[in-house]
Amino acid sequence: MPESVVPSVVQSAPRSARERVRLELTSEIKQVALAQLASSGGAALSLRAIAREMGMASSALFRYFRNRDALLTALIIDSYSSLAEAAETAESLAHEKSIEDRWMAICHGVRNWALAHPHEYALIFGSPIPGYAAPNGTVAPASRVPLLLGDLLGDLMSEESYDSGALPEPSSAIQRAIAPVRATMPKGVPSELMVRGLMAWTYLFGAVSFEVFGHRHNVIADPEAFFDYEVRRLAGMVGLSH
Amino acid sequence: MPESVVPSVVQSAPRSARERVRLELTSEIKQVALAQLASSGGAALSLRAIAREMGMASSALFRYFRNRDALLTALIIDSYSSLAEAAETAESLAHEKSIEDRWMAICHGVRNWALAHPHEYALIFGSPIPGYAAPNGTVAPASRVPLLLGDLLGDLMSEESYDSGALPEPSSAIQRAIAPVRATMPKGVPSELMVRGLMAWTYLFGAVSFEVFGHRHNVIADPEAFFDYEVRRLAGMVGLSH
DNA sequence: CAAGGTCAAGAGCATTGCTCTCGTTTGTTG
DNA sequence: CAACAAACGAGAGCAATGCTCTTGACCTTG
Repeated sequence: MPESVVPSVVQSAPRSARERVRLELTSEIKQVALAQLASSGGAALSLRAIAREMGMASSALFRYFRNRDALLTALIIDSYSSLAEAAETAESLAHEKSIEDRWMAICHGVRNWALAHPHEYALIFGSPIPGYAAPNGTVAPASRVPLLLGDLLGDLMSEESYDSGALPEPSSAIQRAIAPVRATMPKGVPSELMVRGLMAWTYLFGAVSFEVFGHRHNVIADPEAFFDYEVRRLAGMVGLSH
Repeated sequence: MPESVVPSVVQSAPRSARERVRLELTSEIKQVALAQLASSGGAALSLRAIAREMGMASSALFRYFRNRDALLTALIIDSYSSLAEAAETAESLAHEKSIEDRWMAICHGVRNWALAHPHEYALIFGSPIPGYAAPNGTVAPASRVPLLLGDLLGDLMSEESYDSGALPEPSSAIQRAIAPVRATMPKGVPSELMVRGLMAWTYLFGAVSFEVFGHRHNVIADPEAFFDYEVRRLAGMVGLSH
């Protein structure tokens, strides 16, 4: 059994002082790695530089992370969680408002987090790192933002004004195509609503990625204003508003 | 004056035999680099490995590309051009059909190219390479696909059924926000149409990136069918169909 | 034919991820 | 409390990387 990449959630309190300092060092390594990630970028993450900054031998790092990939995995999981937390607290602040307002809150929450942590965003939504396969541990934290959107759809369904019969369901081929994601979402959401959620999520990701990756430079002068506008229009297109 | 990163378009014919073999070698290097990019990924591009495969000393490569970055720039430009060519020929095959069909042709053209060249796609639309700033030479080839969409909008405008007065123009703040991109597009396109084009482009990029970067794994069972569906629905939302 | 520019090759530098070994520290057990 | 095993940090070392500099060959031009 290799040393755990992410501190096992099962263990509650560190029993020995050794485990305590181990956890502390592990998280300090990740912290330094994040700082270095922010300055030099993801692909240039250097274990030796991290060790140098921490004043320890580079070989000692391998006691905490079996691999460079293991460190990356830990950072990826942390990034997913950080993004999800940002989106969730943004939504919770608007939780009593309309569904459209909650959608807008989520969008701005995601965008603000991405702009504040561009390299972490690139780590999870940018080019896949060659030779790196995401382990299973990443899928749960990665699903939290989509699940947040799923909740929105559920609440939309339970509104009085909502009439499920009015929605023409997509073809059975499309229903089969979205079967996998449906299995991970709250039950009973009609396919048509599912498709709208997928499209909203796809657009949100596209817009944020465009901006974070610099493809709106010299294209859009006021990115925040335009983002607010486009994402609100999308809510209308996709049926998230009134 | 550094050696040109991309063979200057101005020079028409190589004067000496030396220049001929130089151009040949330059393109052979790019070809080998592309092959290696496809197998090992972008960040792992190794000049020494390229030289090894070509049977020459690694130091000799620096006569042709000043830098690893210079090689990357050349590859990026080639990738943009390759993608644009794919999109343009796909559109040209549907050029006599309806605007919606042309939109669909472009979308599938972009998607097919991206799936066939995932690493080149990642090179141009994935995480920006740290410390690498895209030189000005990349913006022209990068604009060809958006320009293709701009042509679509222009043709949509000139259709008989089109009534520009029916479109409520966005606020002046939004009009100011999209001023930069408007400067690069055919004149006379109303802001409302411009916004729709931007949103269509954003969505197309989001959907293709999601799929190429693996975020639709275990989410959508039949990516091609769903892509066709989502992108056709988007055409309806954005007013590209009839 | 000879001068000057262009080229490939080789050695070398600093850097990287990673392994192995060594002596020390720490926690547990008899 | 003593002894032992596990965990730990440091250092040397390996194969690889991007890149520079120098050294001879080669070719083109005057």
